[in-house]
Amino acid sequence: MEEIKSKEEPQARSLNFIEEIIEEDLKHGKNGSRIHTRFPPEPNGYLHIGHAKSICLNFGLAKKYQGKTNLRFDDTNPVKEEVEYVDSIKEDVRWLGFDWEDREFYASDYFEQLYEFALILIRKGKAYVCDQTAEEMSESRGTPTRPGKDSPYRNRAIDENLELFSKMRAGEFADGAKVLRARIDMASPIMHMRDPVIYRILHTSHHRTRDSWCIYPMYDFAHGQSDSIENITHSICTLEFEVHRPLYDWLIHEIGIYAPRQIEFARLNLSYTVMSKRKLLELVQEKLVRGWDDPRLPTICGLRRRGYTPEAIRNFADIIGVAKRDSVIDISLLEFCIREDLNKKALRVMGVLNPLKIVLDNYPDDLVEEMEAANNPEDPSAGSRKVLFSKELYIEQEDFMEDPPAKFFRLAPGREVRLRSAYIVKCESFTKDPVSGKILEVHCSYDPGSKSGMPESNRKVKGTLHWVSVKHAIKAEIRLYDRLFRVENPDNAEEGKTYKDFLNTDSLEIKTGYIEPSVQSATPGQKFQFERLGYYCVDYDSNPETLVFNCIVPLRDSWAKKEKAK
RNA sequence: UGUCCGAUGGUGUAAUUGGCAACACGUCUGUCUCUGGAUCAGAAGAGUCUAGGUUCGAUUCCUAGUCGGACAACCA
Repeated sequence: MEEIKSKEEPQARSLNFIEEIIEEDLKHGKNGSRIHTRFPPEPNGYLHIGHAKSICLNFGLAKKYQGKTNLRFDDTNPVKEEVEYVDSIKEDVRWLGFDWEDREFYASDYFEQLYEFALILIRKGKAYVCDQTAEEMSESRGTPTRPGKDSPYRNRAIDENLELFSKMRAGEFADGAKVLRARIDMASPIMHMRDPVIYRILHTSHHRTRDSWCIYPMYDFAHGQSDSIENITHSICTLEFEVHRPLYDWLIHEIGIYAPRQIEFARLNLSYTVMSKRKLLELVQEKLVRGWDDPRLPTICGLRRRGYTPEAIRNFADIIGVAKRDSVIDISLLEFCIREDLNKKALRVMGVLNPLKIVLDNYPDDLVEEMEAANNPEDPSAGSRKVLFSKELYIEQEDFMEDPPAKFFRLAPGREVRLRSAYIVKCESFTKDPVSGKILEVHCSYDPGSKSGMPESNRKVKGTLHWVSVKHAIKAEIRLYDRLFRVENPDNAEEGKTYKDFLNTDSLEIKTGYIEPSVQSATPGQKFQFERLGYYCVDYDSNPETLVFNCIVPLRDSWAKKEKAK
C-alpha cells in the first residue's frame, strides 16, 4: 500500500472542532491519552464520496494523533446486507489509501455479548418483551409534540421477560410476533427514549452468522456498545445521530460499560448529485445509470472508474473541512482537486474529438516525420515520446473559423498557427459544403524551418493546436460526462416531483476520437491529459481492439468561458 | 406547538478563545507560455441572521426572537 503523504504544513493550521476536542482530551490525559477511532459502515450498499469524508476523517485523526482506526461493519440487519458490499467497502477503503491492519470487526462478532447486555437490562427491569404489533407501537409512540402511551406489556414480570426473551432466541415465535424494548420513558421529549425496540425476530440467514440467530439487535442497541467493546475513544458520526446520543448514553450507563465520546459532524453534500444510499441504489436498480461504478455517480468506485485518484479525493476531504452546520460543496471544488493532482502526474498526449481534416499542400506526399513531444511539461523526468506527423492531419473543428471574431487565436483563412510539437502552418484555403455550410477540409502550407526545436522555430504565433496524423491515428471510444442532474440540489424537489425528475438526460455522450498511436497499449485505469482538452482515463471496457476513454474532467478553458458568457 | 443542533463574502472553512474578519474554490484583471492548461502577480466581493444587553472594545459572552436542519422503521 502506498504511503500517504502528510499534507500537514509546518505552520500550524487551525484545528477543526473535533481536533480541538481531541487535543483537549489529550491534554487531560483522558483514556490514557489514547486515540482510537473507527469507520462503521453497514454493508448494504457501495461507499460514496460522503463516506470518503468520514473515512479520511477517522483514519486521518488516528494518524495525526498516533492512534488506531478500526474497520467495523455494522451488520445487524441481515435482510439488507451482503458480502458483495463487504468486499466492495474493503476494496474502496484500501484504494483510498487506508489500512485497518488486523482490526476488521463486525457487530455480528458481538451478538453473544449484546445478548448478555440485553439480559442485564431485563434483570434490572430496564427492558421488557412487548407483543404489540408494529402499527400499535407506532400509534402509541405519540409524536414529537405529544407524549406516547405505555405498552400494556411494559410491566411484565422480570422472570416472564427472561423466559420470553429466551424463547425468542430459541425460535419459538414468528417474525414480528414479539420484540424486546428498553424500558425508559414513553413521555420523553426525545423520541428515541420512548421505549425503543432493541431486539427483533428475524428468521433470516446472516451473511456471517448464518442461521445461528433468529433475533437481531437493532442498530441503536449495537452501535454504541460495539464502540464500547472496541474501546473506541472518539465515536465520530454524522449529525442525524445526535438525537440518538442520549439513548446510547443511557444504555451504556445501565449496562455499566466503558463510554466512548460521540462527536457529530455534518455529512457531505455535493451540488448536482445525490448522496443517499437509497437514491443511489434506486438509480442503479432502475438502470438509470450503468451500475454502481457508473462514472457519473459519486460512489467511490464510480469516481475510480471515472479516473479520480485517491490523492485527489483525500485532498478534497482535507480542503472541505469539517463542521456542524449543513452545507453543500460545489462540485467545482472536487474538479479542482483532480485537475491539481493530474496536472502533475498525467502524461500528455494528443487526441482529436471532432475531427477536421487539414492538408499541408507543400508537404511531401509520403513523408512521415517523428516529432519529439514532451510527456509532461510540469515534470521533465517524464521524458518525451515521438509523435508521427504527415501531410494529412486532423485538428479540432472548433479550432478553425472561416470568419473569426476578435481574439480568436486559432486557424482562419490567411492565419498562422503552431501545430503542437511540430510546424507552424498557414491556412491557404478551405472547402465547404455549399448546402450545410460545414467546413470540409482546410488547406495549409507549412514552414519547414519552424519545426519544434529548430533554431529558427521560435517565431511567435498566436495559437497552438493539437493534431493527429490521419493515417496513424487510432480510433477510440470517448465517453464524455456531464453532471447527472440538471439542478444544483436534486434532493430539494418541490411537491409532486422527485430527484429523478431532474436527471440530466444528456449526461453521457459517446463519440469516436482519433488518438495518437502512443496510447495503443494503454491499460484500464491509466490516465492521460489530452492536450488542450482534458484528463482522460482508460475505461475497464477497453480492449486491445477498441480503446475506451472516460473524460475525467475537462481542462479549464477561458476561451470557451468567454464565448459562453456572450 | 416538544427536544436537540446550527447561522461568517457566490461556495466551503478560519479568526491565536473579547482586540475593528483570514484562507481555499469560484469570479474578474494582467503576466508568461509551443496546451487560451499550468505558473506568477493582482482585484472585486462579507462587517459576521435580527434586536437588545455586558464591555473601552463582541463573529466570539448573556437574553429574546428569526430562519434552517434533525428526531415519530421491528432501517442504519
